[in-house]
Amino acid sequence: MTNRRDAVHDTLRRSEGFRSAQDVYAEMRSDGAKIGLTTVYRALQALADGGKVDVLRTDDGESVYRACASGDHHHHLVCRRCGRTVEVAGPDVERWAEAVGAEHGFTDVTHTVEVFGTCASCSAAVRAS
Amino acid sequence: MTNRRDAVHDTLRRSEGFRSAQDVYAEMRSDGAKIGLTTVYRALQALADGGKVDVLRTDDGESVYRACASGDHHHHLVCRRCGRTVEVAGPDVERWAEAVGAEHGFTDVTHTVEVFGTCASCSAAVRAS
DNA sequence: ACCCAGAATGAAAATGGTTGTCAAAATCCC
DNA sequence: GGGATTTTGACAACCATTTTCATTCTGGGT
Ligand SMILES: [Zn+2]
Ligand SMILES: [Zn+2]
Ligand SMILES: [Zn+2]
Ligand SMILES: [Zn+2]
Repeated sequence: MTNRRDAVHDTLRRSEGFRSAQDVYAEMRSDGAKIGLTTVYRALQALADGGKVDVLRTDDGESVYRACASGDHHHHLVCRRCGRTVEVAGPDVERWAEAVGAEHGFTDVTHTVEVFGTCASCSAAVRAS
Repeated sequence: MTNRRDAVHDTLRRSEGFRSAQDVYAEMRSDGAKIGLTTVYRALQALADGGKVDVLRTDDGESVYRACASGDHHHHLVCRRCGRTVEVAGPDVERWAEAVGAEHGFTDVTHTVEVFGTCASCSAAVRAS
């Protein structure tokens, strides 16, 4: 049997956008997988720690995960209706963040940058409703 | 007696960095204020909804609030050790976020941008330890 | 194959920030 | 003053996440 962590990773890869631990758990169970919620949490944490998946927090405090195609540093453009996600690079933003930190004497500068919006197909769906 | 909401707002204004609801509650109580935790939560929510204070989520999922000097759209450079916060503007970042959204057909584009680091005095403190 | 130590697993209980409930208290309005 | 309305806050409920801990793997070593 394939390693649990790999199974979780695979489920994530099969998804389009960011998914919560409970989401992943529910999907795996409905696919017939025999796995516990705790293990899903642990696998996602490990994957995130190892940089294999990206994490972000929704407005209501849930952690959501995504297996991004790019292994390099990047950010996300996320549809706030359907979750569809586009990976985007922003060299200017990287430089800006560094500069802002340095300008005020800060070291070990990191940043979080996420862009949200309504994707084209969701806009269309709303208009049609 | 001053309005509860104003009391909460004042307490926040007296603070340097971002503070959690429980923080604010504890501080007000130790200052002798007669107020309930629920009310502090409600006041902070109302202030945030009205754009009077800024909110962000810590890594461990706590919502933290700050009464910023600037009423205009801005971002934060936060010391991850002492919480000291600098308000920063980033016109380039604003334009970049808009452009990225538009480029992929997204509408109603918003963004979250936060910069973290270790401030000069905390760096000094660490070095001295 | 057998044994055992250490790692992985997961069901159930605990945690903890946040929100809901609802009765009491303050405030408004006539 | 008196009734309607809003605000308050003690307490209980929520719910994602973490911790516990007993059980189940796993991978040598013999
Ligand atoms: Zn969409
Ligand atoms: Zn970046
Ligand atoms: Zn500092
Ligand atoms: Zn901005």
